[in-house]
Amino acid sequence: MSSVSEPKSERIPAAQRREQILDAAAEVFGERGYAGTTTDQVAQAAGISQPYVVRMFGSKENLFCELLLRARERLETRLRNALTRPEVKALSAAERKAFLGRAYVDLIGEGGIVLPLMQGFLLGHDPVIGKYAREGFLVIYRLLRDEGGFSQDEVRDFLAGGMLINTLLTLQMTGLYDTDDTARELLGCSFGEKIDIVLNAGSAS
Amino acid sequence: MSSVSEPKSERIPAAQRREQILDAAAEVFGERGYAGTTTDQVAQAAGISQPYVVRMFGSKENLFCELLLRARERLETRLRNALTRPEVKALSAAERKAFLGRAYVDLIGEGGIVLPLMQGFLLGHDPVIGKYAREGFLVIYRLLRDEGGFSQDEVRDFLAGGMLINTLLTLQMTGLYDTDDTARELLGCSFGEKIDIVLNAGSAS
DNA sequence: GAAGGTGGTAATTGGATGATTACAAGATCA
DNA sequence: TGATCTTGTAATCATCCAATTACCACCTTC
Repeated sequence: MSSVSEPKSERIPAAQRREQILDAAAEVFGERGYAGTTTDQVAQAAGISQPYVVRMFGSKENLFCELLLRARERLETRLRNALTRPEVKALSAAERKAFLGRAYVDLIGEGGIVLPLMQGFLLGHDPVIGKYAREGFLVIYRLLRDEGGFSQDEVRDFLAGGMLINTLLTLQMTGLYDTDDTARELLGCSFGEKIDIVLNAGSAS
Repeated sequence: MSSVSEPKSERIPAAQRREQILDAAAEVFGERGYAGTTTDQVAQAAGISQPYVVRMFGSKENLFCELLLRARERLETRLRNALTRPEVKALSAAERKAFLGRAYVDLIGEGGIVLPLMQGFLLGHDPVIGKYAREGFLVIYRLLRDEGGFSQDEVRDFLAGGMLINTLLTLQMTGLYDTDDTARELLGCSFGEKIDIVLNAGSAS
């Protein structure tokens, strides 16, 4: 019951296979990080052979960069879509922030976007990926500030909440929800009413 | 001008050498992450040979766990010290939060504590380190809630701000402060008046 | 002054891993 | 039908890396 299609290796158009690989890469990189993931793990998750992954993307580094790009674009369009809804524009800044937060958790529930981004944020030291990741972060910041009608501090607070959420996810704190009172309390006040989305996402994969 | 003592390999008591290795490990692991760091890089940063690092700590994994433990303890005592100062107890919750935030940035300036912790937070998938990291996170949460006199939401907001700061550091966003307007704005409103501490820390190492 | 404990390294090893090469099976089209 | 392009794999390579082994140099203490 993996979210990354069948393990059967049929003959499939390259463009489609490419998306499969990116989906698989999002899952594995998102969980284990860039350095902690092997191209073979990605290949197995995608149901194909390791050399095909490398040949399709040229290198592991390039695969990760394309993954980051795709994830950032999806986050971008999702935030932009949420901000341009007519009923949202009428809300106060605080209400818009809360609305965006719920949209963000929804996006997390779909998987494959937020965790790879977060893993990229830890690679500032890498000359290639670091540059990519910094640029992506700043793109999101500017999007919220300029198209969201938020002040600097409001954007900062929104991003801060997002980083806490990301951290709790990469920590896999959700796995303690049923057994640890403190974890349940922290998760509850971090994810709010949308807590079920992230709990189910953990058990589904 | 490294912060990790001389590269000369003299004969030094094991306990002292151990601290040197932990200091070096904090720097390298903090920058490159767990999987992205080799024991040889730690050894070179500490000015000794790779086998000595492994023999002193048994394994790379155990070295990282001890590093996490030390970092968490230092953060814990620092927060506790800040909270128990008599003039702090008289402040409002919002003022105490701001005060703690400044203490946190001061701690960052000293190096070797916050970045390794953050790297640990990305290792939730690891059966050994993940457990360590989750426990450490919850210890800090309870400390703030119970000894800091904060509500759940206040602790959440404080942690969120901390995670944003950590992310900006691991992204090495500070390197763009002089050349990128957006980065300068974001860093300015995230670190506040203490921005110089983190900018200097970046150029000193 | 040897005997043992402590602090250290050189050399090596076994496994993992990203990448390359060579090849094969199916599709497309003349 | 056969030439060629596309989709894919098996086998292999070169490198890296954590860990082990075997050793050396100092210090203490009897």
